[in-house]
Amino acid sequence: MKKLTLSFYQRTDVVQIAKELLGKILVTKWEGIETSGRIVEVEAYNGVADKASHAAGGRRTNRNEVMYGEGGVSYVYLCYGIHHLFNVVTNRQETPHAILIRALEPIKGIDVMLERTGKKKSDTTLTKGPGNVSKALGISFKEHSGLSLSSKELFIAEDDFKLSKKDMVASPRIGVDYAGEDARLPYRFFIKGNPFVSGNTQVNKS
DNA sequence: GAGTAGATCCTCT
DNA sequence: GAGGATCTACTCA
Repeated sequence: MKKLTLSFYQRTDVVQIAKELLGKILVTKWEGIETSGRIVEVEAYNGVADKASHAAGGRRTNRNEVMYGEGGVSYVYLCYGIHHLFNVVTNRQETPHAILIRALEPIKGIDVMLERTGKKKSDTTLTKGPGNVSKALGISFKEHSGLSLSSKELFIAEDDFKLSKKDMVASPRIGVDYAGEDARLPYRFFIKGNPFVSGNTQVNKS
């Protein structure tokens, strides 16, 4: 298993990076407790040009400041007062691209995730949806926003897993209806048939 | 099984 | 003072 380097995130094509993140492994290791999962669903947020992004039209606030920094940093923020959403910042300084991690397939530390989420047994809801991903991995917007993905506590790695093109599906993003026509952009990518993918857009029919 | 309302709190206007 | 890149439970069919 090999940790991705910062140059991976600092490329200019956020959509391309989003696609490549599918099948990679997201790892957190807070206080020596490791939890990890394979990324099965992501969404790209294309900076100032993207109305669905927090940086739409060049908006810049304390909250989204980290998006304007170097790629390879986490951007975590609180939504609806309850859910912590975990993003990866990409591109170089002053270009606020980000990729939202929407779903994982748990690999390590499943019992820890169960404890964090208050669940009794492992099922597909454990890491399905961005709110649950952060919860299961113990990510909170106050402590972990702006943390570098080259740190020992939080990083993304790759193993031998290869995703074939036909198992990758693009679709419009979820929950961004307010963004007008940008809401229809096919910036969401997920692994076909994976039970941890959120939403009802599964294409598996009997 | 599908649709809808409620939870809950930080950030920006 | 309003609203948000969501999730869950509960109602109704």
